[in-house]
Amino acid sequence: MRLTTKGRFAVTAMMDLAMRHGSAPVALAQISERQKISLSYLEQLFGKLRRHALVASVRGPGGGYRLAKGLEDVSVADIILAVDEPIDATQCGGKENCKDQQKCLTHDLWTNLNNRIFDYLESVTLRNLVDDQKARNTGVRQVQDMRDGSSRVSGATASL
Amino acid sequence: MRLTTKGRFAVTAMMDLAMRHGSAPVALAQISERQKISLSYLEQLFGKLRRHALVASVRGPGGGYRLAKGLEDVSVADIILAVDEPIDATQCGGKENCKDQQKCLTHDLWTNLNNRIFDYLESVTLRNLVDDQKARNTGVRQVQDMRDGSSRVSGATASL
DNA sequence: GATATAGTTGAGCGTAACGCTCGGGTATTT
DNA sequence: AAATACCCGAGCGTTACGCTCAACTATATC
Repeated sequence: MRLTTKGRFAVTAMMDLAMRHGSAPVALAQISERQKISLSYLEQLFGKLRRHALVASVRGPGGGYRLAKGLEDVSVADIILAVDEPIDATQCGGKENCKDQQKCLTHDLWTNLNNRIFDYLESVTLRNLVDDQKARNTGVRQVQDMRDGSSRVSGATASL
Repeated sequence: MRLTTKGRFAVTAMMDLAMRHGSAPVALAQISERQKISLSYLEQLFGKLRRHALVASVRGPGGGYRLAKGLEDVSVADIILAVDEPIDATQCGGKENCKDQQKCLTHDLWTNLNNRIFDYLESVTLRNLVDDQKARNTGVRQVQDMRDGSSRVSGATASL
């Protein structure tokens, strides 16, 4: 799993879309202006999102994009995997030259950690993000994490 | 938080070190050979790890590196932050031009998600990884996640 | 002290990906 | 027909990665 601003842009744009779910299709130009993302760049990202069936397009005047699934059915992992080409992480692609324990150490270590991170990102859906955002906008402080109770919200992780 | 092979290499090398904790210092040349990482590249990585007080060096013949802290006191997040320069993720660095709700949407969204990912990576220590690895080597299947019970270990996430 | 070991540092380099622009398309609506 | 807005591919500057090379310094052993 690769974590970069590319995926962030995609998630941000999907959030923009998610908060207008049910309304008329949203034009990329609007998202571009609201989220300050280059229109041409958005077109590239949404091309990938569309090919991964995360969004559906409506052509012509009044057209735009809308979510192809429900808020609960789109996870952050889905979005990131759609726009970010995955990297193999284990230098021995498949099972090739993975004999001694040391190489398998690297192998298992990363597939395991990858799965953990992936599981986490998959557990966060657009619904979660939208709910969090709405709660924040109304000033109400809600439970942020559905899984555990850890909540170091600010402080040392400022410039993360 | 940035997730790239650079951080992976660093964690892999730290794992190699962790599994020899308590023994004599480990030379980078050994790690290079075992983990198939370029020696010069390792030198760069360990320079950063040393400056972040994650490892200590012993010079001269018989020298090498050893962990500067206990296995429980080094998290994956520590390692990645040491070698990977953090990126700010929010295009409006601090609190500048963050007036309307839309921009703060982007802002809050990512600081929040970043914190979540960071919390997770910080919760995984070298101790966890070493224990997992030992359990795997002895063929015993142990509980992998200390927090929740999710355990999709293999399958669709192969080429993550 | 000479020599070998092994950490320490800095400069640089090819490649690839990012983030983005440009210029054209094509479908749909009015 | 004209306007809207999705679609698509080529390309481009910059940056970071992953790595090499070349030196230097500190320690240990003989």
